[in-house]
Amino acid sequence: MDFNALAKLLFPDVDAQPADMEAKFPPRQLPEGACVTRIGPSPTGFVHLGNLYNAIIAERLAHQSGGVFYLRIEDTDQKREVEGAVETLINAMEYFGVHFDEGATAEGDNGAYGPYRQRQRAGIYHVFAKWLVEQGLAYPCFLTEEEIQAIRDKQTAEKEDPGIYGKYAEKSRSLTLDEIKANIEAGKTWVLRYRGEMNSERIVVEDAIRGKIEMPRNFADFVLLKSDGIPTYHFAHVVDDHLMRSTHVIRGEEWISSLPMHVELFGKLGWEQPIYCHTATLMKIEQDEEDPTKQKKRKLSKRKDPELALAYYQQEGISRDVVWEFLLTVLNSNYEEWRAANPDKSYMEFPYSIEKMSISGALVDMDKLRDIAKDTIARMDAQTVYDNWLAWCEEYNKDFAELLKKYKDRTLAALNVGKSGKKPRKDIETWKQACDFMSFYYDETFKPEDDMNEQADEAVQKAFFEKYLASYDHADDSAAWFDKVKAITEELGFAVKPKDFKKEPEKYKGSIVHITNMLRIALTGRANAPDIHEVSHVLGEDIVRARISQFIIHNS
RNA sequence: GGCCCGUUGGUCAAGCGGUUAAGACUCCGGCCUCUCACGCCGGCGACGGGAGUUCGAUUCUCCCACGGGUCACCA
Repeated sequence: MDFNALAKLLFPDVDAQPADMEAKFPPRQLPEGACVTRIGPSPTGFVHLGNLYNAIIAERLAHQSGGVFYLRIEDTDQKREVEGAVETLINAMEYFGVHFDEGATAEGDNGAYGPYRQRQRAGIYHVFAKWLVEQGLAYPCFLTEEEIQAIRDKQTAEKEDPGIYGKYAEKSRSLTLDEIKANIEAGKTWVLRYRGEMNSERIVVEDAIRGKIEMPRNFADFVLLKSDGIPTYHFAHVVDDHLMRSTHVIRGEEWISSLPMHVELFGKLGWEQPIYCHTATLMKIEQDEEDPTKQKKRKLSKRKDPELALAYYQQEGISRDVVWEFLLTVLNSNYEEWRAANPDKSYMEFPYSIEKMSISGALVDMDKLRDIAKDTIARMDAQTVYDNWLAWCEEYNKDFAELLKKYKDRTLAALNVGKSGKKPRKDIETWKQACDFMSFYYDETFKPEDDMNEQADEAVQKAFFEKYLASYDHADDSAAWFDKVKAITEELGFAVKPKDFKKEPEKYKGSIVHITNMLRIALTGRANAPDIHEVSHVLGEDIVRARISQFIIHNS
């Protein structure tokens, strides 16, 4: 077989040589130790937590080392592509604060190693495909789906390894140049297959996360180019990560099993392999359907687990910083320790390392996430909370966004309630929940939620509020204010010290807890709320008096 | 089924031949307290099983079990 003639027949329009590509995409001029990383999502419209997980690793590795982090769109499968998916992806990454140095953007490509969308790189892959044909390392295969299925059935029946290799590849491999030409002229479609060698060798890959991975060397004639001329993931990965000069390939562990194909291609093309980092799959706990008392781990599924979609975090208003903090604690076992030692630093300052990565599948624990959320938001200053919260409201709760803008000063003051001192309040978990929690600060959203009659009867309510209003001085400090409350409590026959009431409940009509709860319900609509004195000062004297007066009228 | 990867409390996770086997979340007590949220103190709770190697295995080796991944012209 004249391989050069075959190459010319298969790729009549390809003139460039591999060397031309090397010259066009030269090695990057970067400082020693700089990492070049990327994420390569396929535009299916669904952005996964796992996408972010890998993106964060790649981003940290690159930016911590003074390297480059880029976005490549792996759109080689037209069938799965969804309209607008690239924009969705870029928006999600933007929301979560993942910034690319180069690659695909909403406006087009940015960077010298593009195009960054694989379908637009067809010509580049063909240069190497042609070269492989010339070397006798690749050949066209005209097997139909039915023929392949028949081979697979036979292999399954005989317990052989499935695939096109060895004797099963003979039919296609032995085609003469004339036969191939005739097939093409007859309009038959073909795929380009790698010519695998039957062997019993083993390969060893040093994975940066897992250490040595040993596997059988590839022997199969796997597909390089699909019948539409677009490469498979395997071929595209090797060509792209070489030409884009990636130093590290961060991807999910589901790729480990295709490592032999990648190693084979890097070897035959004479290229240095990138450092592979295969990350653990995110898991989820679930009840066993057969035995409800048992629980089992399983892969997060997009149909059953809303928290797998990045969109879920956006809709719930889980702050970008919270998601980073959470993922970083899952990603690096020493992150929590570092965070405790450096409460004021940004997570960007954390020295991330691959060695500290978890190797087994982590469960997404929403309890843990909530805890981290409270801590993270409690660390932010009021202005930052306001800005982030408002930005979320602009997107997901327009009415509330208007309120926040209208009452900016009051909101800022409200966000500072309980912030002083060593034990800051930790009330806010998500922006969505914040809208609910903070609703009592605005007349537009204020509504009674708890029943005051559980605290005392109506006569007491009326008596208390009248006395309270009469003695109320907005200028009182916290101690003076509370002294007055205590005085009224005593006058009404309630215990000033809750413990006294607990010991001898028959001696009192109730305790100061009932009194303050009434006040809290009058002011905030609920029995559980932050410090009354502080809240009163955020609301302002007019609203305080109005909300209490309304209660007296209501009860008279 | 073949080939891979993995297995420390409910979850996350330190450990890297000798430890009373850290810590975080959850849960349960208690304290603080005008409620809640915090905070503090305490408690429950783990090395999948079996052989080796060794004076000694959570740690090293092998086997098994279990979980996961993958075996496409999908990524």
